[in-house]
Amino acid sequence: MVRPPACCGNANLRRGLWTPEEDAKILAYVSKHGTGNWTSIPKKAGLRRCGKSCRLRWNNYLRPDLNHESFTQQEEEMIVRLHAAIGSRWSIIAQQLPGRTDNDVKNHWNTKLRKKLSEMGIDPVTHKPFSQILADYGNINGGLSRPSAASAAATRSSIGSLSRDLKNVAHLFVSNNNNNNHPDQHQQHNYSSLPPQSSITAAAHFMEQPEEILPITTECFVGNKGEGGGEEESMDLMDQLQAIKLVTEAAAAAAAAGGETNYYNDDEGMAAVGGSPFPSSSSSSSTCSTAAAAAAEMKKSATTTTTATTPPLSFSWRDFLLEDDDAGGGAQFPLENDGDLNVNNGEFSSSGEKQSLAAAAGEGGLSRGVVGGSNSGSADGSGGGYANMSSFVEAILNEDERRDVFLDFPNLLQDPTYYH
DNA sequence: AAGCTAGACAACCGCGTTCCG
DNA sequence: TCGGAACGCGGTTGTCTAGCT
Repeated sequence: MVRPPACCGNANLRRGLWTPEEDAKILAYVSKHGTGNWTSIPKKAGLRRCGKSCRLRWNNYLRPDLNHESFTQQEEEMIVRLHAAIGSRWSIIAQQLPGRTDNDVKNHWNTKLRKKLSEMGIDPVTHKPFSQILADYGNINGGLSRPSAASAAATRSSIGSLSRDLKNVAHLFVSNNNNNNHPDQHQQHNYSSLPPQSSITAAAHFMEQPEEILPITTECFVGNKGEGGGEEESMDLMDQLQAIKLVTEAAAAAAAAGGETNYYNDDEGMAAVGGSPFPSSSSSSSTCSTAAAAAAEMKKSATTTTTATTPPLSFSWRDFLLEDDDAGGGAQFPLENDGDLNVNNGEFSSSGEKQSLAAAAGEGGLSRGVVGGSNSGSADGSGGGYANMSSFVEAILNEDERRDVFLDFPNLLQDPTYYH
């Protein structure tokens, strides 16, 4: 019998939403001692919370590098594409979105993106058009092709998802069920190209242009696994990891050749992202690029500039795969080595807006998401009350600690073992 | 104005993995 | 090598708020 963690089942421990006072305590403690043993932190910080709850609060909300702004279109596109490529690996997806947590991404997916895809006629599980799923299901039932266990499982999943989402677009299939074997169905679909969706407009759009709503599949990583048969198999985990590894190696080679990769591309939306990372002109099925091409494209995108609305943070597939959250004694911040630890589009970089931790805590400046605080974003529109947190960041990471982090990180990058 | 509902998101739960003695 | 503790992750639930009736 497994004994529950010490924090569980203790009636003396608080649960539920955090108060500003609790936030202040944990902030004060972490700013002084850093994150270490979360089990011991609540006791040392004077909190009646379990360590797990403290860690969650810190990681999901209090961390000063978090971006509490609304998701941008680029971020949404990235989430969709990465989800299409690797599924619900929220932590990995979140790593590609500076300032976002896995919880953020997951919530945003569940509340908005999944529905949006459904309204667009796309199954959010498989990222295939509903019509294609129905066709696949029909093929299976008709014995036209004997599905593998994997594809059968995928189909079951699709059907399950379909049953949930079909109501949004049920009227699509009355006349569209035979219109799914489009020869060019691997054409890259630009999700963002669709107009703001209501289910009706989405349905109309889909019916008019069914070929435009196309899956972004993992085949872009490893080739055309389901090519030819209209029977795209879902990749198992090992396939996905292998695919990611291939891209990683290629990206590392590109990085070694010079240049840092930035995954925001001004002209082409997201460029260097898994799934369908490339401009539509080169992303038909047959051109779902090789890892080498991916690396080349990443390198190309690295030369582009970022827009004013996108975080100026660099990206590489090494980060994607190798980043270690615990690097540097709990210093879990983007490694902007400008000495000011600027993050989130400069949100924390304004030295003129420095605000002491004590002030922030005492004045309820960290009230978003806690009892009594607003739950709808920042009061001043500058980042949920975190625009002045540079002093807090600096308090956590003094100069020496930051230097240590930066020195440590390359070692982490050289350890190509972190796959989750 | 009150009640209801849906959306958003914070927090919890359980399980698998990693770390460490 | 093993066992327990700690951590990380994904799924799920709970709570608050805004909008609608």
